[in-house]
Amino acid sequence: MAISEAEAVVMDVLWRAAPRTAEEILAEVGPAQSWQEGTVKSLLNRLLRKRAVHAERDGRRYLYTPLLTRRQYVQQESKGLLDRLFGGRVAPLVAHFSEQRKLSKKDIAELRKLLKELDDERR
Amino acid sequence: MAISEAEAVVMDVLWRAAPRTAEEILAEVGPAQSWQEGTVKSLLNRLLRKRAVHAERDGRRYLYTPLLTRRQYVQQESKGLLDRLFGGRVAPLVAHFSEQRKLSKKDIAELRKLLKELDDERR
DNA sequence: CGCGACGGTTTACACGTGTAAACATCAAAC
DNA sequence: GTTTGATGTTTACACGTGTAAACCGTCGCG
Repeated sequence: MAISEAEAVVMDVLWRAAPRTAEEILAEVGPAQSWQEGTVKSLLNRLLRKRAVHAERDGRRYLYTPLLTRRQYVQQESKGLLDRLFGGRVAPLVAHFSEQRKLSKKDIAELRKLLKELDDERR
Repeated sequence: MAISEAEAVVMDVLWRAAPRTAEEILAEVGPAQSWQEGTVKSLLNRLLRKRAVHAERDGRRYLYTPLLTRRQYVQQESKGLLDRLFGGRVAPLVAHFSEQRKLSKKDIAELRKLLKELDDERR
């Protein structure tokens, strides 16, 4: 089953560094989200049930490691949106942002670079 | 409040052509989704409550028109994903698809064209 | 040896969602 | 005018989600 948005916040912590204890996760994410301890614990349990993280015993506590990779998650999420809204094609999505003037100078520069690389690769 | 995925399917019908009656919507979307009549009616009601569509009486039935535009919806959805996954920037998203080899020839051609247009605009 | 703290597990609860059946209304047909 | 069929409105119900409190086992301390 897909992981929810709140669950993804926890995954994010683990993607930045793992393994981590529940306490560490709470420390990193609690303040920003104003989450209580119980919330993080629930989310971790749901992630365990969904096999998105693995827990390894370490004395009295567990060390949590992501099983689902960030890459996989990003892939699922963005493919979902792309298919639903842009017929699965990337260019229309970029066009949309372009029309909305949501392409920064930096974006444009990077896109140019990217296309150039693709060009180079091809030969 | 944000509209859900099933609700978006109904909106899609209205975005293709409006106004429409509930019956027409069902006819267009029912088979593909295997939705019953009641399902479409519920979704329409929720969309009304969310003020995403407007209903105008036409004799014994209603004609439904979208209030939320497709543009607005696409904007919300894609901005959400972009912010959550790519720090709000477009280039990393495209890079992601590029790495996953999810850029079609056509995508690349269109992106090139798009960038060229941006270039022309600027001068 | 009993107790408290610490960490994990279970239970809770309101709200949205997908999916639809039940119900109400009213015009048309008999 | 009563029945019926078409439409819309209300209610239903299971499941996921956000958010947490309650509960439980065990290790260390007094």
